[in-house]
Amino acid sequence: MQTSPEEAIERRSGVALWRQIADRIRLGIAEGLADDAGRLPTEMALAGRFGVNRHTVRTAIQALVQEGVLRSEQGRGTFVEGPRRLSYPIRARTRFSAGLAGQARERRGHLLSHAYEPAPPQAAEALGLAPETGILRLETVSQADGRPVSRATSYFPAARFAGLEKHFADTGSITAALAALGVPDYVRATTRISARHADSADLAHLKLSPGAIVLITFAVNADSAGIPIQYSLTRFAADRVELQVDGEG
Amino acid sequence: MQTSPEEAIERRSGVALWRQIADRIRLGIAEGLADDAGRLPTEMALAGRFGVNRHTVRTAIQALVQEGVLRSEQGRGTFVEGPRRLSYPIRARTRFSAGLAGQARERRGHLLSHAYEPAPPQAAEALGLAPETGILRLETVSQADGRPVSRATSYFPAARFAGLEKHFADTGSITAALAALGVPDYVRATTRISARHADSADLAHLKLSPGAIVLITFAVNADSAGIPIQYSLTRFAADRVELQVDGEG
DNA sequence: TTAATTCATCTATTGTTATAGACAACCATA
DNA sequence: TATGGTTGTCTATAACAATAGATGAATTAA
Repeated sequence: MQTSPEEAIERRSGVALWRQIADRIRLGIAEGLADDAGRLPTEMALAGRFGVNRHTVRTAIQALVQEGVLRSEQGRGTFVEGPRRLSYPIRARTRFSAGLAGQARERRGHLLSHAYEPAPPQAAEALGLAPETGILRLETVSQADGRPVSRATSYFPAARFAGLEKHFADTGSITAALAALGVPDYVRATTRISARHADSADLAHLKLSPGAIVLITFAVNADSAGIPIQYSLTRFAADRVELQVDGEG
Repeated sequence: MQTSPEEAIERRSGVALWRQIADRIRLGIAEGLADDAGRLPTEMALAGRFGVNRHTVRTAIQALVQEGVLRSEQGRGTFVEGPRRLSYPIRARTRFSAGLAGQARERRGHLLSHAYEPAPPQAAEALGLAPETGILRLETVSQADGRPVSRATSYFPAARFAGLEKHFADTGSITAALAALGVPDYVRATTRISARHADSADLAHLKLSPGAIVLITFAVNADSAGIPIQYSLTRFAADRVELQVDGEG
């Protein structure tokens, strides 16, 4: 609970004040920055809270309006426009679409591209394959209610999963595609999570604005016999998704 | 005069080019940007790769030198200086110090402050307490080999854990402090993970440079009977730590 | 209708960021 | 020692970011 008059804005940091403020407003919305009617504090009030000029706050607000998060109405105020952050569970048996049940009406994966190629070192190691073994690489984007929430690069052993991309393109679901190839169940073996600024590919595919943050997960999934079947690198839009790790539950 | 950049950088994004490049270099080091001797490509080469002026690359490198990640030697080149990223496991029974075994020689938590006060709404809800119930709040920083890796705000029911702060101050370990108060074992019930830019408190306590990213976890721990005993908000320095989520193992 | 509140727009000034070019200092090695 | 490659420093210019103040336009409430 921050109550200091000047709230955490860094100057000469290489990150423009308006962007820092935009990020804080975006995050603050989830924590009740706006009132019950979805109205934000006035520009002057925000300027005072962050210790900056009103014009700087306006630049931040304009960026969020551009992004679809806010809407300004002359004489009335500035209002929250966009949806809240989705909570994406990470558990042994959680699937993307199952995990978001109840939070979004429609969700689906889209196939951007696929390739059969030698496994890069990281993927070979994660899947327990000899270096250069043939793998199938899928580049996908997942959306919830039409909003892109994550993009993934997935590697599968080519020998076992040839044709997987067709099933994925049809169903929009990795789970369904694997089931069609005789893997009715699989578990999440390990996941590593980090974060960085979005790169230009993230910006394009996730429709982010420059400076946004992405959560990165490296995950290995295994079949019921414990054999690794999928290695994936997923980038989540950090302002649309949070990752939820549940205990043995 | 500009050659075609191989790795695109976002302009007019509110994030200065030198900071974007610093972030990319920091992350790139983990992926083999430097050669076997730890030497980075030359300033001119990096400028070409990112499509910016050499001076802009220099500003980025200077920031990383300041941060302790790089070291420049006139006439020779620029070299990697800092340690690698720690992998912090999140599992039902993982403790901070146990999880980092083998990755760092010395690790310890430090108590910044503590307070007995009414529970804020989020904490009360997470711990299953009535609003305003008395809680103990600890502000702590955890270090590995003298480098701060995370800072946490933890809430405990005051009635049950009075005096916990003394045990923590003595031992530098929440696990040991809880054990001293009759909780020999506990499990991680749920964890939510998100990310944002570091705020000024993060910068100060984690010794980060402006613009750095922090991973945020909201976690609830429960005793062996399933009763919530701790609600914590932890900020990890994203360039020093990655979170690892293991399957049922 | 009036007054107060709030967002929108304009001008002007200053500080920070990025580019450009030139040259010095230093290092490795042929 | 001579050469080429690398980092360090300097000057200069342009674009962007932030501040400041004044005024207009739309809305709400008295």
